[in-house]
Amino acid sequence: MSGKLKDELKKQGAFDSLEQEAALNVLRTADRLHNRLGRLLREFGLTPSQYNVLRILRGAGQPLPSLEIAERLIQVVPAITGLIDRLEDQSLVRRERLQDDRRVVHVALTPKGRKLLGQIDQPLRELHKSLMGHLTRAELQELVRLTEKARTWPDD
Amino acid sequence: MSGKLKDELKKQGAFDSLEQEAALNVLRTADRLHNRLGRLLREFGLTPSQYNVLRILRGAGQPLPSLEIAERLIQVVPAITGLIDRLEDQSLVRRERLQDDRRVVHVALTPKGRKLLGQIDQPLRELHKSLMGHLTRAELQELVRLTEKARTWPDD
DNA sequence: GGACAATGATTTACATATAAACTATTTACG
DNA sequence: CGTAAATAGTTTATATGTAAATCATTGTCC
Repeated sequence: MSGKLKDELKKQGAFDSLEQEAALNVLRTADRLHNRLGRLLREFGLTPSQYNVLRILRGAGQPLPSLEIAERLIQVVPAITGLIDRLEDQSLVRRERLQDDRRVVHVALTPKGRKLLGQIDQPLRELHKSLMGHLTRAELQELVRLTEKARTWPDD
Repeated sequence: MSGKLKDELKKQGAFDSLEQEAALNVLRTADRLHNRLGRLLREFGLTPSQYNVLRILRGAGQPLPSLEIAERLIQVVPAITGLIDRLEDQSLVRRERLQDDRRVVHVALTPKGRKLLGQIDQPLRELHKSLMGHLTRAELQELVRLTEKARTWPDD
């Protein structure tokens, strides 16, 4: 399962274009990273999305509105509600409706959530090392540059 | 929504490691590609996964067992059943249980499925062009090389 | 040749994604 | 004011993705 995409899709013939080949390679690589990440996080009772929410909250250093979190997750809005629900069930975050603007719901990281994040930091670092560590630093930097460039679309 | 990941995750501080930064960039880039791909395919009544199944079948040039399709999708097995169900509902594929080994279900592309694929080819090529076309050919080739290398893990 | 393991596929249970519609508030504006 | 537009979240409906359990069929091995 670790051959090149051309081999994995054998018998399919050449790609329509280099752009397509690059896009499919990014998609497939991400699938596998996501899969491995999910396996690690499951040991801590979290899904990748749930982890990302906690991580965003820790990074922000303060409570954030639900939609702000959704935006940083690149997710469509509706999914955020159930996500927060389950995190709240686990007492990892807390909802607070604002007094100023009662439409806004702030989501805050709880001490329990912060502690869980701390437990994940080291294993996650090791996972990323094992998944990407066989690339040189120069290659990693180039991969970062290229994916960043890929995300800056002229029409976005 | 198109800034660099460092900016998008502002206030979060530096990444734990270069490996992690690269992995997150790949994941985030794939999310956005997947999102755009989904929007295009929806116009044709397909989801990305459904499209991938049809594409795999066309590439194979012959009917394939369900598990063979699942393997090429990198997906866990159970998901394939409902996927094929919905494609069959749309008459895009056909199930055939083998005579030799009645455990095996072959999935075949129908003429209708093949025709639909043909209608998608050109718009999809244009989409990939618009998403990745601002990278040079050398950059695209390097992106392919790096993502392929990222997928060849020592322990996989 | 008959119990048992192995294989191919499906079912079940749960958590995401996505789109569309809807509710509650707040703001803008005549 | 006071009603329409805008904003923040939620609900509903459908399709995935993952894991665990199950079913049907085939293969193995005393």
